[in-house]
Amino acid sequence: MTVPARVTIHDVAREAGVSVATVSKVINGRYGVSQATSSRVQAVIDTLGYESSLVARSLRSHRTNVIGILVAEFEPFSTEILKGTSSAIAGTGYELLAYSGGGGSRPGWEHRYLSRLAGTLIDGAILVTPTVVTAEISIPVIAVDPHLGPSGLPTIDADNMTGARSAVQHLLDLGHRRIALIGGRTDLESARLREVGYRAALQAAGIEADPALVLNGDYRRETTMAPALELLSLPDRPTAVFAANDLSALGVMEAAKGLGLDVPRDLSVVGFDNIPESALSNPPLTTVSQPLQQMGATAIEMLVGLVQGKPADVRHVQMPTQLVVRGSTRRR
Amino acid sequence: MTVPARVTIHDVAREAGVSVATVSKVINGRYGVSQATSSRVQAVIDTLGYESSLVARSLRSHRTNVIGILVAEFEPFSTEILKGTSSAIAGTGYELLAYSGGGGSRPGWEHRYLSRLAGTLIDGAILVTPTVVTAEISIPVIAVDPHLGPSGLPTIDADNMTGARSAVQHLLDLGHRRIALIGGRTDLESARLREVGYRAALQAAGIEADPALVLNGDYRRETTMAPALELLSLPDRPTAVFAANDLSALGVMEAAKGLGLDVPRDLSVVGFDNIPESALSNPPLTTVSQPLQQMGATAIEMLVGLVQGKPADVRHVQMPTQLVVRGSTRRR
DNA sequence: CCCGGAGTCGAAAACGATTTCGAGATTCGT
DNA sequence: ACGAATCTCGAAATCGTTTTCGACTCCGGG
Repeated sequence: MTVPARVTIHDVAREAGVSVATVSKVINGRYGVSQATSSRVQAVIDTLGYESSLVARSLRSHRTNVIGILVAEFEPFSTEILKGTSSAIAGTGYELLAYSGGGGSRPGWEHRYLSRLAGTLIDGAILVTPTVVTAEISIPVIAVDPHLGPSGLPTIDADNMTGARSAVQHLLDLGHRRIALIGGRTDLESARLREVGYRAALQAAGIEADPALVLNGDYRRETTMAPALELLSLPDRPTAVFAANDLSALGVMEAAKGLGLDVPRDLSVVGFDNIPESALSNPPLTTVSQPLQQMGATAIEMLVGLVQGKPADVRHVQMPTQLVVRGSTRRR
Repeated sequence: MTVPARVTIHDVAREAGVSVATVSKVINGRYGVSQATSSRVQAVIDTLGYESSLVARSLRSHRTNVIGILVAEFEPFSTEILKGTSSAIAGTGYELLAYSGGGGSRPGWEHRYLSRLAGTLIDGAILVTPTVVTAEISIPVIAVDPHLGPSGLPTIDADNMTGARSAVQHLLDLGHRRIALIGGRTDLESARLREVGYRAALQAAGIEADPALVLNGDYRRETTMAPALELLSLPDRPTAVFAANDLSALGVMEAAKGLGLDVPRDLSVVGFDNIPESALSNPPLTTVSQPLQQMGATAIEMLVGLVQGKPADVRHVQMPTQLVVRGSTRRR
């Protein structure tokens, strides 16, 4: 398999009988090249099928018109964000490069990757990954659904507290009193806030949260199964479960099914995120909707602004959440 | 917001009192630098937090240990492939960069992007996008679920023909005779083969395909709704539908629900792909499973081999498909 | 004492583009 | 017709790395 040599700007220059500088100007529409030569060069570019190397250009000009998005894993949540960014990027003149650390990445890969790309390959980055980025980065970075604690980065998230509260309130309104919580990743701000919302709703209703009903989770479906089975096998099992995200809610439903429990007759389940899968489950999942795609789109807008040097008008965008009542909850 | 300058190899060299050449050797573990200087340089690297620029390295050495994956859009199908690649890449020493053309991209973006990256940023590429790549590319490229017609690229796909045939056979076994087809994107090889399988199954059963029951689709959910509504409003409507992929099958189910038809009582539906959503639909979708993640993983394996110069032992990998019977089909 | 090999290191040339700036060529005003 | 302003173009520097190759030091053997 012969590897045809890459056609460079030099090839074009030689073929067109001009200097590389001139070719560069033609490509970038710079002033100072006559109409005649311009079209001649353009013709050579077309016939040779020349495309300028992103890498070489980037190295020299430090502007690539590419923005990067780092996700921990390709699960439904980040995929929705991805979709939002992917469609919002159109028409901005920027392109999108996604990087996933994959499952078994060493911690800190985000930061390492950011360092290697920042200023040379990407003009800005969006982090959809639970990480703490401590050191200084030379390009604008925006975090979506950020890590716990101050990161110093502009962030975008949903109103997790209010959302969680409304979810639990919904269960209370349906007459439930023993409401369990399947928590999220403890290192994420969103998980903390959803637990706060859970407790706030209970407290407002004058109910004391039963520690036996509060479990830790990690936002994943598989790992939720075991604790959920345990929870639902309790002698005095809860009549409703608020899961910190849809994936764990689906895990709870699966566990319930495994125990012969009917949702929603024997158990009401509420999730969080409103990923596409939640509308399709059986029964369809009652959940709290976050405008995920819109969050991705907003991230792009903010980032493009920052990259273009506009001052950040806001450092934190919080999107509204909304309870979506479907079939997994019922009056007790 | 001050932008701290990127720390380059020169900074490290100056700080350590050596030349940039020496620093480079230390980083890449080249022979010819004493233990003493090596550790001194390493110390400086650590304190300065230096990370070598992927771009500059790539420009010079033409080897980046990064492979690219191009997807047309982030929908469930490509996301599953993505997951497979993302986990298979771990431990290979390579990293993964995903690029999406986004919704409104001009045709041909894949090829343009490939040209811009090939040989400078990525060592190889995986195409999960319905495109015809005609021109020569200087790096190994593998196509997953490829475009119709000879592309000359090594490809990976599933046994679409057999899969489709078994899906329709399943419907026949259940006593269905009027079986409709919602086709896939007409420019995809997989869509063509699934239609071939559909016709083969009917023919083997001695049934003539009714042209009124064969519709074109494009593998998307929203755009399937309208033709599906029309199809199901036919005076002599089909008792079963084979949709060329799960997304369109879900669209059919939605259309049926809109018309007050019960699946599977009034209509049996079979899909293709076995995306995660299909197991969660209501009723859960009977479908033909492709090992999507495994296809992604295989693509990585093959590509890594090619990138490392091993001769391609096979130019076409075909994965088996399997019928997954769930709740959306029933005896007539 | 001299010479050659081994072991370290650095100067400089790439890689493929962009950008600055000066040199010719052309046009223009008077 | 002549100097000045304007156009058009190319030589060369530059971005941050890798890699080649020559220079230098330090040994031990003859």
